[in-house]
Order: sequence, then C-alpha cells, then structure tokens
Amino acid sequence: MSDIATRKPKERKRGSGVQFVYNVLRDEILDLALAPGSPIDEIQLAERLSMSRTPIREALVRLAAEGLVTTLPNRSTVVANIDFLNLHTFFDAITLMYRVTTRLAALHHQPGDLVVIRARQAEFAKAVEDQDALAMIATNREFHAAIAAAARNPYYESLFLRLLDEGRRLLRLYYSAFNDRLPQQYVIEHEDMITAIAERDVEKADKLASEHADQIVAQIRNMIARDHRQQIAL
Amino acid sequence: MSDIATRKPKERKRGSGVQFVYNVLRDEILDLALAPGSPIDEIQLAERLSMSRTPIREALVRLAAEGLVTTLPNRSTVVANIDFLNLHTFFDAITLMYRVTTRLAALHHQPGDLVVIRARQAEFAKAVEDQDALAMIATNREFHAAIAAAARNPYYESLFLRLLDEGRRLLRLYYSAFNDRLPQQYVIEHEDMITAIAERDVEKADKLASEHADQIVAQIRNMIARDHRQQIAL
DNA sequence: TGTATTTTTTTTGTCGACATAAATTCCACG
DNA sequence: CGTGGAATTTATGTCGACAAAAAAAATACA
Repeated sequence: MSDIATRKPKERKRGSGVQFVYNVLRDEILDLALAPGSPIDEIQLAERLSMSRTPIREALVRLAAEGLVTTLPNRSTVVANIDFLNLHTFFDAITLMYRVTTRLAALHHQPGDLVVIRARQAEFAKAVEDQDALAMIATNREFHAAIAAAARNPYYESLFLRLLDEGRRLLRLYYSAFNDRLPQQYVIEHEDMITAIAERDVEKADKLASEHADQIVAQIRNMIARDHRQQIAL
Repeated sequence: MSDIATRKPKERKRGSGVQFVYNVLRDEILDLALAPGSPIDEIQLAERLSMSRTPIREALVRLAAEGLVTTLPNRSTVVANIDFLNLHTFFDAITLMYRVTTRLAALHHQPGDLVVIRARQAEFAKAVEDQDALAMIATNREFHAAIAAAARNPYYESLFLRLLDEGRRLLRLYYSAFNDRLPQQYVIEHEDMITAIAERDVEKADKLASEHADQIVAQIRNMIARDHRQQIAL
C-alpha cells in the first residue's frame, strides 16, 4: 500500500487536511486506483486517512465541481465514469485547447517560460528513452501544462488542465499499448513546437499543435479500437 | 431585504442545504450584492440562513472551485475580485466560446433545441422592449446558454457558463449605461444566429457569433472607458 | 416458492463544540 | 508619544454525535 495515504495522525498541519484528501483522491482517481463508477465510502476513507468526515466531504465537493466524482443526493458519491459514447466531445475540446494554448504561448510567453517548458520536455524525452509509459503520460501532461501557463489565460488553462487530467485517465486504461515507436515522434513534435513558440511564430505553433493533437487523438482511438477487438475476440 | 435568504428554518428538505446556500451566494455574488473583494463571514452567514456552518463551508468550497470566491488558508474567504488588468483574457476566451458553441449548435442541434432557443430569444426581446437592463443581462445569458446546451459538448458548455456568469457581473457594474440603441441590434443579431443554426450553416453561424462577440466586447470596453473618464473627471 | 411489506442496518446531511491560527487590543518600555 | 511584544479576542479547521434517508434484511402472505 502507498505510504502517503497511511501517514500517522497529527503529523499534518492544521488547514492542510482538505488539500491532503483532495490530492490523495485525485491521484487515485487519475491513476485508476479507484475504478470509474466505484462508490466512495466516506467513513472508510476517514479511517484510512485518520481524520474526520468533514474535511473528506469538503474534498469530495471540490472533486465534484471538477467533474472527477459524481454526487448522488442522499446516496454515495461515485468516481466519475469515462463516457466512451461521447469521447468525440473530449477530443474536440482538447484539440482546440492544444491549439489555443500553444498559439497564445507563442504570443505571450515571457523570459522564464521557455526554460520551464524545455525542462518538462527533457523529462518527457527521458521517459520515452526509458520506455516508461506511466512516466510518459505524466511528463507529457506537465509539458503541455507548462505551455498553457505561458499562454497566460487562466480560463483556457483551467479547462485544458481538466482535459489533460481526463486524458491521463484514458491513457492509463491502455498504457500497456503505449510502447510502440510513436512516442519518439512525439518528442520531435514537441521540439518543433518549442521552436515555433520561441520564434513567436503563432501560425506555425497553431499548425504544429493541431497536428500533434490529431496524432494523439488518432492513437487513443487506435488503442480503443484494438482493445475493442480484443474484447470481442474473448 | 430579500425574501429567499430569510426563510424560516426547517422549511427546507434534508439534502438541499448546500445547494440552497450555493444558489443564494452565487446570485448575490453575480448581482454584486456582495462586493468583489469583500470577506464572507461563515458565522454571520450561518445565522442569516439559519443553518450550521457545515453546509455553508461546503457551498464555499464549491464556489471556490468555480472561481467565484477565493479561499485564504486560515483566513476569511473573499468574493473573487474582478481583474480589470487581465480583461483581455476574458474577452479572448468568451469570444472563442461564443463561436465554438454557436458553431457546434448548428452542427449538432436536435429537434427540441430550437424551441428552447427561440423561447429564450423571445424573453430577451421582451426585456429589450421593456428597456429593463437587468432582465436583458439575465435573458441574454440564458439565450446563449441554450445555444451552448444544443452544442452538446459539456466541456465547452461549462467554461462558457462560467464566462457568461463573469460577464453578468461585469455588465452589472455598468448596467446604467445599458440603455442606448445597441440592444435592438443584439435582437437582430440573435435572430440571424438562430436562422444560421436552424439551416445548419456552420460557417455562417461562426461568423455571426464572432461578430456578435466583438460587438459585446466593444460595448463593455466602451462602458469601462466611459466610466474611467467619469472617475477622472470627478 | 415468489412477492409485498415491515424492520433493521447502513450511510449521508447537519449540528454544536472544541482546538488552533490570525487579527486585534492592551500594555510595557524606550 | 511611538514602538515592540504579550494577552485577548475573533474566526477558521476539525471533530464526534445525532437525525433522516436509502439500502438491506427479515418477515408475512399468496
């Protein structure tokens, strides 16, 4: 069992309780440690994290506001399901956010931003080199989050982060299929995007982000189709 | 004083407490009944709504997740400020959401949708006819929310609703200046948008939404500039 | 044996109380 | 009279307990 979730009581500072529960639950949901659709028992959680139900409930309210859990009135709250029937709305939105944030990053990035973005890209490249699929998923998210931060639009940023998280969950589902030669292609595409941003070439950044998004969407679609065939074969 | 906020205790059903507090606070924040930056006292609120602090805190957590209040750790939560310095990010985002939702509504609207949209438009037209600025603000929001619902993309919809609410707060600030001849123009533009959606003319819908957004942005900018001149003149 | 109804159990929503961190007041000292 | 620090007050974060609503189990009846 994980360490952070079973920490001794009274080791935490006052005021960090809700944040702590939020982080634990969020990670477990995005890592699929908590299965989509599974109910969350407040009392059980309270015992596991050795705290009262109050901070746990507040964390759940926050997660509900972000769409990571669904609260049924007077009944248990459940981990949000993955809506395979409407994945196209997800693909549509994340593609647009890839484009908009990359575009605005080219327009508005400030001195320190590129340093951060390049650092994230280095981490992603390392994950690819190590063939560590889980690290790829995580570092890829951080790379694009860094670009979104440089775009300096909190509205786009918050939607994009939400979409990236949802994508993390989706990729987790199929991460075993994530070790063909595509990731190397992503490294190159990332490099091109960085260059376009650095040169403040807005149209090029937009175009690259759009192609990048299409690649990722196509890959996810592929993985789902492959998985679907396997399920039928069984 | 308002009626709904001073209702007798025990008249409400169990389970609706948080929702009730959320609605009250949300309305008061968006109506500027609670000034941006002003602190929210949990105890005072608890007494006013005659309930315990627990449901009030949960409502505050939800409002914080939506950006309507800001929570300072171990200190009071305050009504979110209006960030005049970064309004361009707001205008940018809401313009894009106007376009995307109208575009997708033209693409994906289903039989019942147009009925709802036309009903909202009728309400907006009535508010314009009555020269009721506050009703204009409210009905205009509902009109575009109906289009967003017809676009059938929950990600765009939630961001757009958030932006429309923020816009409602902005317009409230200057609603006295909201009685020139522009609103009549909006009625016509709305009609054109409905027609384009009904004809499933995606490009036309996009173009109209884009122009409509530019109009609104220009008007808000105007009102701010006018207000700014007045403040200087004083 | 299967179904409807009542009883029991479980779990959520709300409450009042206490502990702790800021903010404020008060006081000592220069 | 002003400044620094201790004491007080205020408000937040957390807790355990109770009441009401669902869910589950047990019982009655056809």
